[in-house]
Amino acid sequence: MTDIQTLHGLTDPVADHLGYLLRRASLVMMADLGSSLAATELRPVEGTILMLVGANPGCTQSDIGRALGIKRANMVPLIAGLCDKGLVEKERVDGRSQALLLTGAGETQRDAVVEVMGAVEARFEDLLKGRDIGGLREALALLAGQGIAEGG
Amino acid sequence: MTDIQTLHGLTDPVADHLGYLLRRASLVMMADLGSSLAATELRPVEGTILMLVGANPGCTQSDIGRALGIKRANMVPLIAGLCDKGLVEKERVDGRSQALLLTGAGETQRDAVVEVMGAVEARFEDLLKGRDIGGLREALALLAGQGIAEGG
DNA sequence: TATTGTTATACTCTATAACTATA
DNA sequence: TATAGTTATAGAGTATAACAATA
Repeated sequence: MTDIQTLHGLTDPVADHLGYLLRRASLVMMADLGSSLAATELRPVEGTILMLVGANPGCTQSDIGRALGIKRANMVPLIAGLCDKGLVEKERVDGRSQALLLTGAGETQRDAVVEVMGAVEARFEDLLKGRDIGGLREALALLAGQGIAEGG
Repeated sequence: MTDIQTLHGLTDPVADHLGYLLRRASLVMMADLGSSLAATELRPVEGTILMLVGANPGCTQSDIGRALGIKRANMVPLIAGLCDKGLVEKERVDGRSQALLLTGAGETQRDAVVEVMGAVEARFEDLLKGRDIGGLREALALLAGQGIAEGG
């Protein structure tokens, strides 16, 4: 449990900490997803928003923010960017709320994102072949559920 | 595998993605560590540096940067901050390199960090009681090893 | 009163480029 | 040539405060 390991030639007393391993593993997967999505010219958070809007047509940007742990104020430039690209449309439903919808181009891009994300997922799952991936997913969901994770 | 779940009332098509779960779990643990370290007035990265310097007296800040995936340029203010607090000392060994050492106060703070990190670790492991934590650690290490994770 | 969208702003983290001095 | 430390700077990401319009 307190094995001291070596990293880049240094004794690394945090190498076996769950928090540290989680952070490094997460950064690796995010970096991979980021470069895998390069062809779509979308960042991971934008791809995720396309998927969420596609699965929840008519939702508001505040809904998306709550689901992804992104503050209302920070959703503004994200949604504006997707609208500028012609992937998302706003439709007033309420004097204060706007329903979000994917445009045709948005659906096409969303499909591309789904494919890329699936491929990344498959590649990493392949790496874990023979292990209990379902158990891993459950453990991660348990950890993630412990807090109100912010930061999309 | 492609279960669609619900989050804050929205259908969430990414809820079961490994990358997404990793990111959320990592943010939860980092946020917990951040607030748990509040009493030390150190951020997680600073606590980690104290542990690394303590375990590798005489290492350089570039060594630390390589171990944690932090660029040389970004190590400068980090080490300067720890020196200003009187926790770390630099000692020229070479015209261009400086050996890093913990001061007495630095060792005290390092011990406090080790205690806090151990408590956070224990709390999250407790949450996973009955699960294969060794297997989880191995899986995370395998994922983390897939890339050169940057970003300390 | 609470919520939606918005603006403005500040702070952190990360990245690159360039410089110096040393090896 | 390559490395250590440094400076300056730009780009993300995230946080708060405040406001208008609306429910």
